[in-house]
Amino acid sequence: MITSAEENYLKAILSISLKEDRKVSTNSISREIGTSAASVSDMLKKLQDKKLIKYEKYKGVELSKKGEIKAINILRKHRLWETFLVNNLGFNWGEVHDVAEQLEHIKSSELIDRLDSYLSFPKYDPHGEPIPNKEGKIPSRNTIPLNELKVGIKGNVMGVTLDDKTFLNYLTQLNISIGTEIELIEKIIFDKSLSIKIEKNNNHITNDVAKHLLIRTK
Amino acid sequence: MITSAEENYLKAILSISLKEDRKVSTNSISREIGTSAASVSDMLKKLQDKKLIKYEKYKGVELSKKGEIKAINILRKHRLWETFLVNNLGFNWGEVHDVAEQLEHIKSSELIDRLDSYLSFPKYDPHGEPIPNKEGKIPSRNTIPLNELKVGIKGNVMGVTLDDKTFLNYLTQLNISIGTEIELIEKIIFDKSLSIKIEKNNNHITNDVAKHLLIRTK
DNA sequence: CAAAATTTTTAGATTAGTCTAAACTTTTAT
DNA sequence: ATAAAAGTTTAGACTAATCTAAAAATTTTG
Repeated sequence: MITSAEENYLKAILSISLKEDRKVSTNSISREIGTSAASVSDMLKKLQDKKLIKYEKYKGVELSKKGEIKAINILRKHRLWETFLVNNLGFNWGEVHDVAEQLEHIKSSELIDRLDSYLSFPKYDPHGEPIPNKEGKIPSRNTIPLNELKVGIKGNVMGVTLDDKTFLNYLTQLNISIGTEIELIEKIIFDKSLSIKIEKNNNHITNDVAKHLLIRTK
Repeated sequence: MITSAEENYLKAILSISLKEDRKVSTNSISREIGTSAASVSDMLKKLQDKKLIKYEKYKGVELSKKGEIKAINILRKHRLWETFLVNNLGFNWGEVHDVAEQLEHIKSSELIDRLDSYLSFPKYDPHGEPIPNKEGKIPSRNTIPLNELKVGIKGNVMGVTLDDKTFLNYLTQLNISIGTEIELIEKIIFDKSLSIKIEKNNNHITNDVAKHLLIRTK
């Protein structure tokens, strides 16, 4: 049996691997989860004993096939629950993360498959993130981060890659949600910030914000 | 912060108090939860330190006001989740207990109130058990156990007082569910078993089954 | 009412997950 | 290319929840 703590480590490793292309470091996991590097080291040993990761001391870690299946399943649960919380219970998109973090550890594959069906097999969660299907396949999105868009080009927000309350509230304040059309007006070289146009209003955002906005152009 | 284990003890104490009228014993808790009496003793000390129970060594235990509020809230969560699982996700009534046991520990009062509203503030769960409202008030039922019904009298099943898979499956087999009309034909003195009539069919059940069926007469 | 039976508590261990501090590797930079 | 910095692991300790075995208290019974 796998514990919630172990699940959190697998999820963290998956989520870091999806962002970076090298082996996952102890420190990055410790940052992601908010535990000490020492605790991460301990846990990595345990996960390796259970054959959930491939790990060599001081060399970083990657998920084994078995670990990847588990991790994707947790992601699936997290995103299905977030979808339920927003679409059915009326939470707004910045409020659901903490509750979904708890719900994702509920053990019952029947539950999650029935939930999936109840929600009509959604492909994307309320943040636009793809929801892995029952077989673990993750739908692709065909998007680029806003900061990689070319000047003068328009596109629509398909998703965000940061599930943080203050970030999402800021987006709401900027009038940005899933589907919003954004045009990139200017890139400031000095600080990489961007001038953008949203529904005829000009605005200015930092690179930190832009890189978490996924855009699909026409 | 209260842990899931602590919540389980509070729930067990509440559930035993509702059945019996004396102080709750260590052994009865150990039976209810399935841990050793030694573990119960340890936990009682901890719950007392947190002022959740009134406990005197060797004398049994009862919930404090604070503990009762917590316990009733867990019951509320459990029964609301069971309602959701059956009414919305299509589980049958014998399948939901284990999943609800996990869901009841999710921490978020907003979640449970929104769920309550989503389900249209149900008064009874799929087993006919009353669901405490947000203020902790438990609706009354006006029912008696089938084994206390008078011979020759008819009534309707309003609920069951045992959330056990094999029991519920047996009821399904007998064609008994919430609402079913039952007439008591004969009480066998020897073994307290009962002859009953369900929708024109005669049947025979033991006292052990009858005492967990709550009946409302007209 | 005292001995036996039952119930409850204490003592001492164990496991999972965490921490800090210290030791050890690897990487970076002069 | 080696010393400093950064990153990682080990050692040792702590908490929560559990266990078994033994001791203590209470209740039952002859």
